[in-house]
Amino acid sequence: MAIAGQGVIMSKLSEKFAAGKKALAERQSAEAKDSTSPPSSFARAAGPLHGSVSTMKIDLLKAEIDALKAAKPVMKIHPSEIKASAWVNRHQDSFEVPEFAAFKAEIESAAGNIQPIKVRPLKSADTSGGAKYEIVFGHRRHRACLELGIEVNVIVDDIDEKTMFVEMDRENRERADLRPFEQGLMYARALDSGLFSSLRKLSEEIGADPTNISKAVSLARLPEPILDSFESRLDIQYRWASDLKAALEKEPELILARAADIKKQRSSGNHLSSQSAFNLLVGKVSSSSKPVARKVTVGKRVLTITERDKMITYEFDTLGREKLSKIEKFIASVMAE
DNA sequence: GCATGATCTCGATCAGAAAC
DNA sequence: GTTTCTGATCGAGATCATGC
Repeated sequence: MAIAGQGVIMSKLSEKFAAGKKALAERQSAEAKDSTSPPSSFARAAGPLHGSVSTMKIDLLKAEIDALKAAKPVMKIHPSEIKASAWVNRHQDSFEVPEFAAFKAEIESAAGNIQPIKVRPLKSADTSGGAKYEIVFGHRRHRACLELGIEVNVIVDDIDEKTMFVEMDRENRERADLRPFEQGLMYARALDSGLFSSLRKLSEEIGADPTNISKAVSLARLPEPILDSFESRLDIQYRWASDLKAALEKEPELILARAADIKKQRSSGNHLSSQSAFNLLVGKVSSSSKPVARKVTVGKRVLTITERDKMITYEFDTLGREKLSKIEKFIASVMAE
């Protein structure tokens, strides 16, 4: 393990501080020598506050140095010594997209991650797997270094669970590349584990809108067969949450049967986008094609069958609960074939 | 520049629990 | 039984990004 970075930065800041101090002293000396020369633009603007502004600038530089003294050092650690956080939000699909391959290549060409990841030391009880640290944020950078077999630049900070979660979330949202499903998974875990007593408390702590958290959690809590019906879980969008949830509450068996059918279509080589899967699940029809409808008349009863894209809708004019139940069972048995 | 879609924000509303 | 509080969700409009 090697410590790098801080020494270099400290020395550069000290140089900056010394240079700034020297430049100000030279300017003050020159202006004092030549009282006839016009004051510098800085002095003109500062007016009577000239002297105190100079002091302020030195104070700012001092503060900058103090902040750096307080900052945690950057260290190089082998990625095998670091394990993913319990709140890890990255879905496996995130590491299989071209963007991650490009990201990995970038790290490889730079011989390491320029921006350090943040980790916290593991308690002795958690180190059974050989890991000594847990990631606070920077799962993708860690994963890239792990796959490349190179050391990863880290900042170690011994913070508590809640602080870790808040920092991880803030970093993710600032980066804005986390998908709704991943976000929801992270929030759902935090709520389920009791890290936050309620959705509202969670939203207050991380400074996010409860509506969005609610939508994200709804997505993450969809049943596995529904999640499996999408091409990738990362494609699932916030605005689908309410429709999927409502459909599941209204007709759970039908939606699950549709999910099973979508999975079957995929396994037989039929390509279906995640948007199409969503439309099929909730029974939405695309406006891209015209519906084809036909009517079947039996006595006084009329059945209307409408086909649009890959969606078929059956509409009965009048039907009792008992007969409807029979039809549902029949359709389910046909779909299960 | 415009249209469209995705996401965010805000206020309103509903449901359940606790207090009176 | 009612009132109040808290938590969760809904829906409309605003904002931003992207593609044509």
